Amino acid sequence: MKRTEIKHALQMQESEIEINVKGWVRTKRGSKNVAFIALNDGSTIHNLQLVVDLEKIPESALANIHTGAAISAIGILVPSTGSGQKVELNVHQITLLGAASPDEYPLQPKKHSLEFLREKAHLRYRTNTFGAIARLRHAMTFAIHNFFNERGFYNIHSPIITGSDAEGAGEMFHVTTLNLENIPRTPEGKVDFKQDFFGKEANLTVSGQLEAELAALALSKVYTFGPTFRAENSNTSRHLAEFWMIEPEVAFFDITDDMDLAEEMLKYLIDYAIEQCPDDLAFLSKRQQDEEKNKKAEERSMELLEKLNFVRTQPFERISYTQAIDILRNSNYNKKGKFQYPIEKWGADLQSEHERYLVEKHFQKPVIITDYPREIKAFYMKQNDDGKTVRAMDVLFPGIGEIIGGSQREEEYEKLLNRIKEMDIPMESMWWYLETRKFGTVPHAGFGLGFERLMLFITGMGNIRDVIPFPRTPLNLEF
RNA sequence: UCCUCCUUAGCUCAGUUGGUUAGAGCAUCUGACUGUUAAUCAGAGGGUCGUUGGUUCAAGUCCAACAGGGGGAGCCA
Repeated sequence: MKRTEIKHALQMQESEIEINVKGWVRTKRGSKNVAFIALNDGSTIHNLQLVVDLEKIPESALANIHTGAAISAIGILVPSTGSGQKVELNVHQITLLGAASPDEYPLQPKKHSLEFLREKAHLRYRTNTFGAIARLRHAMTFAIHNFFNERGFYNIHSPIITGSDAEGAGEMFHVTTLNLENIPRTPEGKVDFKQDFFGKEANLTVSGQLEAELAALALSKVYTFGPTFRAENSNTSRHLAEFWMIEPEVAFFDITDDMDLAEEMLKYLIDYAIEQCPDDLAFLSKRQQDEEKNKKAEERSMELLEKLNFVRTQPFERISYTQAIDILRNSNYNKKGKFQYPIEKWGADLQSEHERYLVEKHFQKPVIITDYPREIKAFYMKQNDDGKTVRAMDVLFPGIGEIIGGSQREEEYEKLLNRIKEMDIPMESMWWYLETRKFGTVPHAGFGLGFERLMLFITGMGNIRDVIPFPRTPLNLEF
């Protein structure tokens, strides 16, 4: 008999029909005459209640059915006589597919800490929280492709392995087939990469941006959506060594077009989550509200759906770095010395506490900061005429901080070349990037959206290790 | 990498100024229960108190190192 997914079973209008469901047992409750099994198959956060009449099915058939076991059940779908659900399955045949020893199966029908579940990452998909996150992660992936496809963007597969070591976004992981026990050396004593697989030094990419720019300068509107790798020793709830990034790149776009695109995309994605995943969001909202009860009143954040709706409907505030510095310098926080790093002079990078003040206290909505000092930004950003700033833009979100970083790119060959020299970036590996500025260069812009940071915002989770199935962080590679 | 906190039963935690045999709730097992909703009720089993070393008549409790984890900072997405 063909399997019916629980998501569909729960939505069926006709009653009194025979169906076969398969899934994993969440709880089993028994009394003398009847046993109840809550079954979940991942198709939805909701369980189907199986009702087992112990006069028809011997209790011995249920003996090895415990929390975590996989079963198949055939029965008649009927309106429920209990109050917790609309329909339930009157089971007349039940088969154990895979047992889960109650002595060893670590997940119990109770609340577990996220820290505990990180150590059981191979099983945590089976919890309501991680099931909901997995479904939302899929929905957001799909929505991103949808968003760009609807607007005529082409998806570009930028390479994972790169020969460029100057993408300017952080420390890189080496890729090599050299024998690490016996590394070949040049006469000068350096590693002889000529003997390596590619005949030169290779790394995992930190960004698909440079390749996306090449594509944009031919196809006009492109985006990448792939894994990126950073070997930074970052130990925070907002950083991963392996994370997914969305990087649109558009020819003939200036910085304002770029900001418009970023804002439209983020709002589209929030819309999509609210429309397509109401049950999972409702669960995560309730989860978050339970967590909030343990916090002090002033640390509590907005309810998840309220927060999503709020961000969806508010225009993002757009200010320049210079305006941001003025606001911060004149803020009561600064005057009362509440900042750990007081605002002193123009030119310093904004600290997390400053970004949080602007987003969460001053404007109380997402903020886009533009035109940062050139000294604190990457080499490829378009230089403004003032000689001090570049056309960069960062989108800051409440509770997350920087969710998007982008810029209009420097399209003038001489200016880009000078900047590369100023910043001591090795030019040999960048010749192909520079050539795009020699042949038919045009103004263009793009940005990078951290997919897991988006997931933090959408799910209301607090730690980035919980919105990716198998997080890669320093000293952590168990799964 | 820096600062800070934590590590006691399968899980979440309590454990007094260092002092007999280390506790609770949930989970598990056994029994009871005519339909439960993370069922309920009764009983049982379950611990080298993260590891190593030190102080002390005496260490879960004090000190040190190491390991693992949380929160914050930097780097950024």
